[in-house]
Amino acid sequence: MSRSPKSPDMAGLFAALADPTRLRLLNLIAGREVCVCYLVEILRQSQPKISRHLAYLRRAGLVAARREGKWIHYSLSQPSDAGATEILAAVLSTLRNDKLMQADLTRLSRACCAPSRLILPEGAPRPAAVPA
Amino acid sequence: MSRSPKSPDMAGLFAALADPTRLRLLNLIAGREVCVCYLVEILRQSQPKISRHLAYLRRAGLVAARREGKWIHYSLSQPSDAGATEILAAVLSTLRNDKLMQADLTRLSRACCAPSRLILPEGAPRPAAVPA
DNA sequence: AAAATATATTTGTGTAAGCGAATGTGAGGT
DNA sequence: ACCTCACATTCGCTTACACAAATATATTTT
Repeated sequence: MSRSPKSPDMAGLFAALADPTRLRLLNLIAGREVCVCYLVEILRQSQPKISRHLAYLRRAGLVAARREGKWIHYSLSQPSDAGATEILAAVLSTLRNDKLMQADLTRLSRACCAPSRLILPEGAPRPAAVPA
Repeated sequence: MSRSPKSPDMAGLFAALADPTRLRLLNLIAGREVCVCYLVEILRQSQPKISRHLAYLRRAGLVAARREGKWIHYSLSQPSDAGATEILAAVLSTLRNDKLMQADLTRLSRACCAPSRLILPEGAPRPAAVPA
């Protein structure tokens, strides 16, 4: 509440987008709720690293976390500013053209349909099916 | 030429956008060629600071410089990547809704039509008229 | 050639953020 | 109560960058 709502920190939004790992996370989270354990396995990066980037996105107001027992699910959270929302949509749309981003989504859908191929905990909560 | 043109550094693009001064500069430069002296006067910030941010934008491939005698004009430069182009267009469009950005453009148009109101060198090259 | 002008770069300093490694926390299972 | 599991946070370090101040460079003018 201390920030002026008049100037929606555009620069802050872009700072949040200025990291390859965070872009990959946003791409995976866009359109569905994803458990952290999937994010760690699909990006093949250390759990603390993923967690730190998720915290950054959370502070920037781009994602929200929901706890369900031991697991925590992340989903996109609509930014307060309309302009930010518009830009974010353009960004996510553009990301989908990227080979790496597509590969990430493919691995997410494989994890959904054949979890044995990933080193995941027994009974890990599955994300909703990845839309075509 | 040393960079791979295949993976268009999206994160790099956003890093270039992650600064309020650079956003103001892009907003002013978008759609017309502007001399550095106008940018310094309109943003009321030190010349080295403006120059450093312009250099950053140049390295990011977002703007291009053209020398004309003592003056240097900056203009938008189409990014190599199509996705970057699309995003940049969305960003610039969104910026135009911002009060501060609109005020900057107004001051640029005033400088164009009544240069005596700004402390500018005699005969400073004028930007093209600001489109409504 | 020397001076003045317009812009760029360097230098020094503070801060933010990236990383791996280690540690903390909160929920469930035994 | 204890342990384990899934995440989160902290620590120590390194790199990037924002800033002001100073200095350099290129162009025109005298």
